[in-house]
Amino acid sequence: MLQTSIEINKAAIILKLLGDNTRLTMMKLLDTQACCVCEFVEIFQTSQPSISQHLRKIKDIGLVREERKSQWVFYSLNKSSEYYPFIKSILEQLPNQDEKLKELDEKGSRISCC
Amino acid sequence: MLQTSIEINKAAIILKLLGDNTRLTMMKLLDTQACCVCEFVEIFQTSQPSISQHLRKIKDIGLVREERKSQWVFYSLNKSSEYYPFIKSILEQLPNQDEKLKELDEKGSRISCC
DNA sequence: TAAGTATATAGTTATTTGCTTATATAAACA
DNA sequence: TGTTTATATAAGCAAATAACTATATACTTA
Repeated sequence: MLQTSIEINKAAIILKLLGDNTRLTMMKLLDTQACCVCEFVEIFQTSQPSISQHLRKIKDIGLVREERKSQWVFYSLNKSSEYYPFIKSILEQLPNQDEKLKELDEKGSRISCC
Repeated sequence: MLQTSIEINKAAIILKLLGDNTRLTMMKLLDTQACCVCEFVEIFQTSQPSISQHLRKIKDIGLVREERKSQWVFYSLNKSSEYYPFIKSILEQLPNQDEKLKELDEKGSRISCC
């Protein structure tokens, strides 16, 4: 079967974006479910602007999309992106990160915002 | 079939290394055949130290290995690396870069060193 | 052994990156 | 409308990156 290939310099740009622990973990989490900014802030124990900046980078090249739901902004994988198959094939090989969300559930932090 | 997964922070390190146009193209070329430093210098039209430094980075985490053949050092993909399946699955999705080597052949530059 | 060729390493520098703090914007609600 | 909550943006800074030049090392060959 013919595999669609991605231009090599585009691939490099995407791999560089994925080549960051925070962004890669975000993408893996989003592969399972949409998340809002405040959840990421909890999970990564970092500042809210830092999270927003990471999200902006992956949004700018279309890997994720945002959807505002009242005061919260939810991010999800953009499955219509031309790069989605490429991304997906990488994420598939990573271990599930959902225990990070479970911890939030247990702490009650998740319910607080989402 | 159970897919072996790669630790997420290790994956991030590898993706960052691949997230550079020069290194990614190198890896794709090496996926086809071993290359020596001087070929890369020709192909990328950059300085020899720059090429050596890129090669060192991907060698340091074991993605490639080097083999000296008289005065030349040939690099090849390290198929024994624990990360090789991950790498391979990414490289498979990239367009073949061998025309870059063909150009060298045509210019005669390839024969000059290898 | 001296000279030439191929590669590696060291040191320097400009650019990029990711974080921080401060501030702006948007929505919810009293 | 004023306050609170969630998020985005701007500005500043330290660390990482990738290039360069100069130099060291390794091998070949005259």
